[in-house]
Amino acid sequence: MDYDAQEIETRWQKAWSDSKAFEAEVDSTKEKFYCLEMFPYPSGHMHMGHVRNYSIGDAMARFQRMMGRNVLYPMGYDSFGMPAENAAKKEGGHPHNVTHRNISSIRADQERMGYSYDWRRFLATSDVDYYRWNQEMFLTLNESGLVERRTAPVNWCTDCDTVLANEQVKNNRCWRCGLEVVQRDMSQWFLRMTDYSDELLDELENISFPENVKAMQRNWIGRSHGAHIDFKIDGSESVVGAFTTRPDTIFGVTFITLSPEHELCEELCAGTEWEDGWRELLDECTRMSEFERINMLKEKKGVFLGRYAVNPLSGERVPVYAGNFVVASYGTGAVMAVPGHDQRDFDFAKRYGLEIRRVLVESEGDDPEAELSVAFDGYGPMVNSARDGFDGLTGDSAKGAVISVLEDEGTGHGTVQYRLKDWLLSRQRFWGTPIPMIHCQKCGIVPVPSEDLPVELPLDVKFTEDQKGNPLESHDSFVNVPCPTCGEMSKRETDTMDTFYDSSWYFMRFCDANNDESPFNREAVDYWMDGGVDLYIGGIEHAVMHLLYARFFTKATRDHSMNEVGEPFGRLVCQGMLNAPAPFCSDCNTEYHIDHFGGDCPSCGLTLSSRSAKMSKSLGNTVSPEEMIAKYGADTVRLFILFGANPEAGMDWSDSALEGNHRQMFAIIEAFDSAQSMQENPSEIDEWLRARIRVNQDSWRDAMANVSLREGVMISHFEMISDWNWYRRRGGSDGNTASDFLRAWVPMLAPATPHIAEEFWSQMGGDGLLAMHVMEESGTASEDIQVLARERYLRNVISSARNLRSMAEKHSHGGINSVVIQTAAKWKSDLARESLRLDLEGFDFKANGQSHVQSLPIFENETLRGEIFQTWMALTVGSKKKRGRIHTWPEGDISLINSGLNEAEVLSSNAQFLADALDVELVSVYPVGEGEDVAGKARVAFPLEPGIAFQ
RNA sequence: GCAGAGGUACCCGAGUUGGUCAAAGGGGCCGGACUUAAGCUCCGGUGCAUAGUGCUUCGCAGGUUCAAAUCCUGCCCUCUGCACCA
Repeated sequence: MDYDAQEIETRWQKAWSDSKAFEAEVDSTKEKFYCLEMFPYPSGHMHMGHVRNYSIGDAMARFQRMMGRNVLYPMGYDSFGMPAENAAKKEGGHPHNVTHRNISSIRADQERMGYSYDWRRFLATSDVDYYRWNQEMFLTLNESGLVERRTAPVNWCTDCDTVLANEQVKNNRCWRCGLEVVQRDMSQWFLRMTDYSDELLDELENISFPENVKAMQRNWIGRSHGAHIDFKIDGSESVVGAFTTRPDTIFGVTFITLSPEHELCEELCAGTEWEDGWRELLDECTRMSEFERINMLKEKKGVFLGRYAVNPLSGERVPVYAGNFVVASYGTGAVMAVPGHDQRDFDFAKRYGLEIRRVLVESEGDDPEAELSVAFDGYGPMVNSARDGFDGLTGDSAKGAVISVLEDEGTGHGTVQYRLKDWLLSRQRFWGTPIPMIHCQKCGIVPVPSEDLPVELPLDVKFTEDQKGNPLESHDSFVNVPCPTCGEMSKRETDTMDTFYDSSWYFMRFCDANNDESPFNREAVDYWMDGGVDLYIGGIEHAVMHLLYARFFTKATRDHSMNEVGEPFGRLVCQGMLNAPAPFCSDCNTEYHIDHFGGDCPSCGLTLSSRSAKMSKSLGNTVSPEEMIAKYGADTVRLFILFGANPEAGMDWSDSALEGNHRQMFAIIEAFDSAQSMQENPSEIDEWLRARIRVNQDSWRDAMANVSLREGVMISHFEMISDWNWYRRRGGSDGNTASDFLRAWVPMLAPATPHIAEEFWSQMGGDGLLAMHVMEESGTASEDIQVLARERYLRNVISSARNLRSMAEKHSHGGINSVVIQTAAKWKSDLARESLRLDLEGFDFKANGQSHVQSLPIFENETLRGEIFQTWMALTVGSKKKRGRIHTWPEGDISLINSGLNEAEVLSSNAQFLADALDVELVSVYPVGEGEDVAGKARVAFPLEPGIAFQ
């Protein structure tokens, strides 16, 4: 068969589409499988990362269809967002047009790869028939009390001209453009995600996310249990509330530290000699970006504020400081400082000569007065407590005791603190879902009534390069609207929603994508989303953002009775990175653009070596999918991607490996052609091949079901072929067997290389389209084990003979032309069977083995005694490094021995094959004793390990 | 510093309920068959030793065991995330 990948692939893609092969409907009689890839942003062309993502998903979707599942496998685009807006500015167009141009382009790329999406469910979030539901759901959230408008310090990115959510700021930089963000006070829309903090955290225990993703979410939510403790300011009505996770150290408090921004600072020191010092510190802190501040913080600085606070439990007066290491936004912005048991406080106290007091010892009986050279921040019994009843208490009971006294006396309480903040939803940008709210002078902020939705983005907006801000603000007919309540002319909200909002529920919209009456029908969502999306595949970069928002959203809609399920994603697979070689300087530990290959390091001049690095535009080490498809075809690219590494593992791009996989395609075709051309000609090896088919298919199903795609592909695209080749080498050429082989094998090819598989299926006259075919159970035959073991026995003999042959060559003078194989004497096989039988009965070989063998009739033969004993030991006990054979023989070998396999017969009937394999003219086989003992090999002969001598 | 994942032969990468593990598979390399030749395809080899059960090897060092890539302890290194979060 000629292989024209381009022709074959496009032909079958059309056939699948024409026959609606991938269209899925709710069918409660069938088990469903919802396969989903993380929502792509349509950035023009598909890159290799996409190819990897979708090739994994498509293989799984196709596999599950063949397993008889009702598979939902949709595709759509997360098409709101800044790149389109910026592109529109550049070309003087509208983001709507840019977006749709990009969508057709990436969709064409995906279609060319042959992905089996149900395209009827296609959606783009920037289309009004999607985002109107964003608005509808916003009103719903508003009703549930989850929407809040408030003034808060927010992260502002000047380059993107908008605020950012906490999750979207990394190292004080914008996640999209990398520019440093600044703090601003602004009135903004928030979603009260913190209402779900506990559930978001606790449910992590029950979902099968990868550990690193769970860890990141746990970190992000950052729940800590502790106490809120009020410290009165001496000689004032003011109170400093401090959060601590270590109430058990309360008696060790020797000062209080406020963040310089804390509102009490000014009040405490205003007009005193201490005011200047505080202002200086405050200036220094606000001048620095948060990022700098963290870096500078190796140096702890603080100023005394001139006042004292009172420890509510001991009544002790302690000085109040402002310190640069206290974060204003966490807890209350005030810390009770316990230098004896917190390293930061310890360092601070050392620097400013403050008291360091020990109130915990490491273990019972330690000296309570022992000097501390570093803070002891572990748990241990309380000592030196200023009040009775606390000394000796440890850990949780110590904390509990302190908290209960605080609560009794009204000076504090147990509390929980989260790092998670509410989701800042509004963006000051055009290309997003308009927030359906109206600002009325009289009525305040009024939601747009549901019947007035959608609030549409105007299409008559001109975008230009030098434009600043949000063009909605100056769009007259958009902004100026009557108030829905009083009818007065009012201003429409011009902020749009964060695009993460769009992707927080799209997986539910896919279940019912064309619904024009509601976001989705509950029945459809409950069917497809039962247990969550069955397989969700995407990158680790969304571990905190998208995956947290979507979880929150699903819980919120659940609580609004829109769906049953509370966790959107069942199994989550984060695909590994795609790497490619880049020039690398080991001295500078830096990678450079591929233009530097073969040159010297631009900064130190050393010769550059090469190292694999994440594919990126900046390094230029990307590979274009289009080019690869044009050169090798989609099937080869898919095969390479899936076989190169398991989905979660990182993977290195390699041109030679890709070529290797392309060659494998030819090997596959060659195997198919040879199988197609066979006539009826049964032989013994047929049953071996059938057994191999069953075994391979079993492990293939297991591997695939478990998303171990590399392992699955290894079986389907490599092992099946090796077996087929072995079959042919062993003289197999039966048309019926070949046709059974193809019926089993060709479907296995479909998940990774669907086009060639479909082509085979049609050539072999398979029923209908392979894409819609459901595989039968492969079943196993009870005699498979023995059939396979017998063949393996032959292969083992060949392989040990080969090893010996090279050595034999060195010892022989006239060259080698024959081999003598002596199989084990009958008494050895008898002994083997005897030992296996005893083992089954639980016989204690160590205690009774020796006496047992001595009691056997065969033992009376004195000349054999030594060998009998050796054989017995080899069978039952083994040596120091090797256990007895009865413990190491695989099931199949045991069954061969028990069945009384006639080894000599098996080998002689394959004498010609052995002669060819060992490259000799003559093979003679006989059991020990029935012929000459050549080279003394009789003694070596063991059951299943005959003695072999070359001549 | 905290947390998560890792370190396997030239490279990638399986294997971690201890024994069937000198360790699958692929790439690369070497050799052979086919071929006018290249390509494709097929076969074999790829730690050392050796007419067979031997030696050394799975980050380093110890330990448990009749037996360790696999279990335990300590250490080193790499990647990822979080970070003076009280």
